Amino acid sequence: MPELPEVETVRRTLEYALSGEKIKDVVLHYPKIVREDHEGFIHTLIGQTIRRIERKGKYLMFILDTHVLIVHLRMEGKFFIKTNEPLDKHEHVSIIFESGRALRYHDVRKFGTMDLRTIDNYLITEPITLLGREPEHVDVLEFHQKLKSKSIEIKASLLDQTIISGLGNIYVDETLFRSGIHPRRPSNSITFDESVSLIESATLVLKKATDLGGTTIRSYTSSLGVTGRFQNELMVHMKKGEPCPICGTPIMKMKVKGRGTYVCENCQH
DNA sequence: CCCGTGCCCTGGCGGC
DNA sequence: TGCCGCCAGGGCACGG
Repeated sequence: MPELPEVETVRRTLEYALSGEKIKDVVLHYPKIVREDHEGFIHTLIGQTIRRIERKGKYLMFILDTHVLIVHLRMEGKFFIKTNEPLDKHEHVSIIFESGRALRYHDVRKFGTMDLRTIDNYLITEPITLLGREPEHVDVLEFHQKLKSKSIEIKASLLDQTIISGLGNIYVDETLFRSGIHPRRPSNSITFDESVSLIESATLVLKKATDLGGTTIRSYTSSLGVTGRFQNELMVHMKKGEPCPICGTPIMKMKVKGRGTYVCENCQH
């Protein structure tokens, strides 16, 4: 499940590989991925050149001449660059360039989305306006104020992209463990000092993971076969029954907000 | 507004 | 081996 580090890895790879490519054609093999008028989407993209690729939270933003293609990979979305290879059954969108190469969007679960905005409004319209700051840019006072106004579990708040953006299920578990905070704690019970700790932990976890090219577990691999290495650094996520790296207590697995959640019941309160 | 629930989707897995 | 049912989950729609 691509979170900020995986999306950033994809962004860097694709920007290096695709900057300057001019779009010759677009084919929607499974049109529902595109949350726009399909004909207009295709017509607008054709003839435009990829200038650069930006990222905000877990969204990729392909900056073109007049428009911006906004992509969310959700659970299993990934990109491949191919030329004449036959279409894979899970490739749902093909963006074909004048060079003959094509960017193929591959998504087994079909949860990913594509939106189109103009260069002038992509940062001041949804979905980007719904995003809170990323951990390294969070104003801790503001963050703590938001937590104080919420009764939902702290894990749910950390997964809420309007409160803080970039974290998903893996990195939230790692963040909470490093701060010694139980995922079930009500958000409004989190102290200011704990808010500071959470932001520090989240920032550190995302930075380390980004430096290692993200996390590769289950079916997720980065585009172009790039493989992350942060899975070797995980302390609790996917570690059910294994000893806590701090105290040795077996890691427990539970459900929080409907998500598989890993916790050391001895270290996290 | 706030919060919880169900939905989207399919490969993989456990049970028989 | 085959089939059934369930699970995984980010964001969003919807209802209380």
